[in-house]
Amino acid sequence: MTVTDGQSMSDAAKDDDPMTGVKPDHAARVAELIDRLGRMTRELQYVDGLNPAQWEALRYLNRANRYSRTPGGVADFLGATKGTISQTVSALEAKGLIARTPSDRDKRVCLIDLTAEGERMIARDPVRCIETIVGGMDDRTAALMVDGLGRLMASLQFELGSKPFGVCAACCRHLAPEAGCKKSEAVPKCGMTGEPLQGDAPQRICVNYLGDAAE
Amino acid sequence: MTVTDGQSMSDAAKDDDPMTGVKPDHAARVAELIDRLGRMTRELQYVDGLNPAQWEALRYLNRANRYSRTPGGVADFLGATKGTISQTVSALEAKGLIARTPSDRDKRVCLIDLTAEGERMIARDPVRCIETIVGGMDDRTAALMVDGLGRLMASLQFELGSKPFGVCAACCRHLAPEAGCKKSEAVPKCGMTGEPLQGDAPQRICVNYLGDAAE
DNA sequence: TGCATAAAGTATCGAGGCGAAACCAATTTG
DNA sequence: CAAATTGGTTTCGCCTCGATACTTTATGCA
Repeated sequence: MTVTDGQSMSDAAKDDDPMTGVKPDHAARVAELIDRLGRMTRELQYVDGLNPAQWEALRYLNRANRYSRTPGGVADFLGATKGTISQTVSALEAKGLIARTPSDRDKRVCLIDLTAEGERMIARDPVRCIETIVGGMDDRTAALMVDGLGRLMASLQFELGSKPFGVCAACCRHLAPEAGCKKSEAVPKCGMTGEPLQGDAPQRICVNYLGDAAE
Repeated sequence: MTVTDGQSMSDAAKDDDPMTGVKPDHAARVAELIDRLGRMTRELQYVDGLNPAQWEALRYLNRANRYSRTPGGVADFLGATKGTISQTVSALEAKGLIARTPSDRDKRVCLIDLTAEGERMIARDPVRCIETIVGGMDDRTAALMVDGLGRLMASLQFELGSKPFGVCAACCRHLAPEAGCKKSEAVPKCGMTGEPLQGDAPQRICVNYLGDAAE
């Protein structure tokens, strides 16, 4: 990386700007950075014939648990309409990255799985470069960023009135059933049908990966 | 805020997930969070009849210095094409938020200023809600976030091959002329014409606000 | 000086994303 | 069993944005 950060506050201890001698407004800068990073991340994802929405859907489908891998789940998670997601999903299917199979439990829903091709695509996820960059930072900074960004997102989700974590909040309850489940026990999502999650489900469960807030 | 964050790591000291007992991958989570926050921030900005691009342009125009407030400056900063920006700027002008005045120095360029209406609009900037949320965090976390996100952005900009800071890198040099200026002294941008920045220019100068990396 | 080239902006076109609304099928509820 | 709900899809149209072509002004080179 050749971009040497002339006057960055790498040690994060300084709290006044060497340029102006003025104490910077962290909050404003975070807002600015989030905004710009979002734009760049977006741009980053016009790769391999996919668009950002498709990448995001693919990522979600890759790590959501079995009962969350439906068009509706994607829609909830991405905060988009079902119609829009239907197109996104169709696009991914047309590219051979996912496969739709109708559920036998509820004939309205269709379960989605990544194909081998899809797995291969995920391995080339462009946002992975963010991972590597962050991976190069010290662990403490990374941890604090996770914490701060996570809280920021929870607040924003509330602000926007979107479901805290889409279908994943339900997933969370499954893992901790003693927390109580408001819906009837026949809720088809998230393994709350009583059917125990088998295989890697507990690991790949969406709630842990996608956030840690439970409504 | 009603979203109580069940098992968030608010103290940022825990480094293993209470759910799985597994040490989480901070880097992956940051990537995920950036991605999702970007999407939410985007959505947040469909307000007051503006779209995200228009808000971003308006924000830039609000804080860029005099010589950076041109369509080209916006294009560089936002990483969009001139054609696209021309439309964005036209839209903002049609809404009465900005005013274009041809430069007398170079008849090709047009200087842009926010109108009173534009200032009023900026005061209602929807991303300000991010500011307030972050403002509620402890200063140390906020500072570390600024640091981490700033470095992340610098790296990403390099990755994407975009100008480190658009026209603002030049601004930076103006503020620290001893750092050397590669271009001829007649560069019309950023006050490097030799004409001293007057008034609030040093404060509102873009480089400090928009980043701290100098190529 | 004069011509070629570059640069700033604008206008036009077209592709594509996305929400809205209508719709279908299956399920749940009274 | 009818009515209302829910998961998904389709169609339509708006709007964003990049590509391209074009105009005007600057600059560079002989």
